[in-house]
Amino acid sequence: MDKIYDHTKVEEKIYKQWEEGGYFQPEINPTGKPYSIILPPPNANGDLHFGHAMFVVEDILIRYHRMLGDAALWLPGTDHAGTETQFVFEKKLQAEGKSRFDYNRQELFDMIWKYVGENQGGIEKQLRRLGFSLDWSRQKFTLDPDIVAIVKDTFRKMYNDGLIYRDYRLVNYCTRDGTSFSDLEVVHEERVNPLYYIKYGPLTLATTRPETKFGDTAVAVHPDDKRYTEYVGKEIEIETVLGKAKIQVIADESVDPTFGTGVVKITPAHDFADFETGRRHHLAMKQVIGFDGKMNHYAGEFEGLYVKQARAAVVEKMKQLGLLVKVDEQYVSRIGVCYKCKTILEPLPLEQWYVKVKPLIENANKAVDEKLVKIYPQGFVHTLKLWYAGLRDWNISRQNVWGIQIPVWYEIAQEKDFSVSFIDSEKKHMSGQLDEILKTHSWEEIENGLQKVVAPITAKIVFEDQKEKNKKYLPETDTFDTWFSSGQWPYVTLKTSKPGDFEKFYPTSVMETGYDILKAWVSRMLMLGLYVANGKHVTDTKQLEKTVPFRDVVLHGLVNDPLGKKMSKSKGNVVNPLEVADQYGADTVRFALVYGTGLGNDQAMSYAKLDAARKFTNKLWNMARFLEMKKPEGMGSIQSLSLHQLEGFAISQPDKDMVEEVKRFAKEITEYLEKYQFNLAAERLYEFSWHTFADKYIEDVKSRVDTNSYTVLANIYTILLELLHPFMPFVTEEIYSQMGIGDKPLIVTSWPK
RNA sequence: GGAUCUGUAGCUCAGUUGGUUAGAGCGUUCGAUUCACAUUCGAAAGGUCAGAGGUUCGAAUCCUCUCAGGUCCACCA
Repeated sequence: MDKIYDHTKVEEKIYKQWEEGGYFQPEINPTGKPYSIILPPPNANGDLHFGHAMFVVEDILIRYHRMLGDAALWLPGTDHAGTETQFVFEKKLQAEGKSRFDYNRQELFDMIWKYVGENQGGIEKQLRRLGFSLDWSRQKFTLDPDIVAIVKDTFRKMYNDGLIYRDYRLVNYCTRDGTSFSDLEVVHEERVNPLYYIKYGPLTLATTRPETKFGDTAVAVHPDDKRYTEYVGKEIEIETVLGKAKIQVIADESVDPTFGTGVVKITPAHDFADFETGRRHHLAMKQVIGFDGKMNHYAGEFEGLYVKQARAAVVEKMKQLGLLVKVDEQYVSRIGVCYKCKTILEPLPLEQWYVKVKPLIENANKAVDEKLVKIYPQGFVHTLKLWYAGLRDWNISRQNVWGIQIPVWYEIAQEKDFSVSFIDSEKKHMSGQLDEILKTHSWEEIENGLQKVVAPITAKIVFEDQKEKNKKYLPETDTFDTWFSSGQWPYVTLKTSKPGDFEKFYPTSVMETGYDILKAWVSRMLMLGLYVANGKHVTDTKQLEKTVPFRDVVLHGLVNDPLGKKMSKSKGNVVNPLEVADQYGADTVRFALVYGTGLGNDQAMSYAKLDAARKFTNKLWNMARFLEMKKPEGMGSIQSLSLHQLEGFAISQPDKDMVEEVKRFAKEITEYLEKYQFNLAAERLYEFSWHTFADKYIEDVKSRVDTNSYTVLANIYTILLELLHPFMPFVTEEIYSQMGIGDKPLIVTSWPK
């Protein structure tokens, strides 16, 4: 054996042996009981980061269960990451002087498909590099045709069950990326937003958004506010930047009489609170800002200005007209911005698809309350339930092409109600009302170059196979929120991987992921998973227990930079786990990540910990070298004995004691793993191997080696290798093979009991 | 504003049903060794477990409050 353990000579070779041996497939233990984990699918277009490296926890569980003799399946896959990937691709287009408006849907989709394809395999290579024993023969992608078909089918079932509906509501809309976002995707930032006090006839009100005044359909005060009682229910005459107008005054509980003047302008089309108020009072919606972020015809002379420009111009005009009472220039408020491009999100009214969350949440809560699904660490149960409690219906429409198209068609009853944008035969980007467009362009031209269809909320909705020959239809051009498809991940992967997988491995045993996506992802899997697996909404507890997507949820923490700051590309403090693995070895990285951090807690990436883990790897290696050296003459290969068999060889008292101690130790490690206390397992393994086995026991046996004591010594070491294998698979396997222990690779030996 | 997590040796962190002298890695100091160990071994110093109060025979661990930091959520114009 080499004097020093050199991971560069070992890891690739060993991984290949494992894979070629078929050890990553559950079929290796054909009669074992099923144990399954679905890998949280990384972005197919992305790179491995430390968050993914934490999936080592899953590998530990899978390797442990494989050694227990279970049919252990760890299924890999990747996610198309709709918004994210399209954003990256559009940036690339931009760099080439192009934009997505230069292409029709199909062209754009194909280009992104090709682009992702070129980067494909990157993630896979990286996951292999860390020694993850994933069953690559079952790898899935969220845009695999069979998966897409199921996701679309789920939509149809839910629509027919009344769990999905279309509504005209405000969305968080990024006018730069041209798409809406779910509440969860909105980033709130504090910004200085001057508060303008504006004269509205006899009243004065305060607003941060004077440019939306063209869309005001009421003015509201608190019902108990005596100052304004005389106006409530009446129409007042006001002077505006566009001349005289009339507006009604309403009373609504939501108005805070202590803020500003206690008077609020109600702009239902451009403010979430006003939208709700508007619905309560049946106010008209007047959209004055377009999806391009510019003022429309309602803004009169301000038409065509961007929101920011319009605000300045309107304020200026109000000054001239003496309508501006005062300005609080220092007013700070929190506003929603696009999480990718940081553009201020406009609340805009749009027809969108919504999931009715209430019935789904009831089941998800039941699953958690009745422990059909257990969450570790337990504290996150509370987080999840609180989130469910406040959840509003889920907007699943995204105006991206990179995704799964919502599979509905709109019947064209009145062409004037529809608007379309498309690339015409001269490669020009066109958009407008359908009836106008049809005067200059043919139907085929529109269909072929289609980019986006906006259908009225009243449009008749059909599925592909329900279309009638003599009618005209246009498809929904929106795609699903990525979480709508990944929310069905355990179901769709097992349904499409290999025949019988679903029946055998669903519900999955463990869902392990970072706590940061508990709400975005785990919550959605619970909501959708129960529905999808039943094909309908069920409430029977017994049935729910059989159809939960996973039994246990295990949540790991984040890996921050060495200074404890969150790693991010913009901060430039990202450390690539593969570079660290190149330098230290995969085993070392794995051990360092697990050691010394409790489940669910964040950790700072620590070079000190890596150094310690590397020394430990080397220590293990040297124990093996010592054993090789001290091997009594004429002894054959080391047989792998069970703890029970070993008792027969322990004759001297110290040997007997040691065998007893190892028995307890193995049990201890097993218990830690069963309770997902990986850090404690790693710490005990380290402590015992080094300070009990090496420092004390080896030192003791040194002076009295004979065939018997050597057999005990070597077998205890073997047991250590077995217990350590899930944590440090490469070095333990290499030692096992070099020492010629046993007749099969370590990865498929039995867990010490 | 709501919720949640964290605050333990110089640094990074373990310590999961409350129980004897509170642990590890790195760092520091002293000694040994180069006989498996780009070393390793032995030993040492170093903590009023953020602070205050409470429950208990007993609290780093449970409760209350305070302080500090992080994260998530939230329609105050």
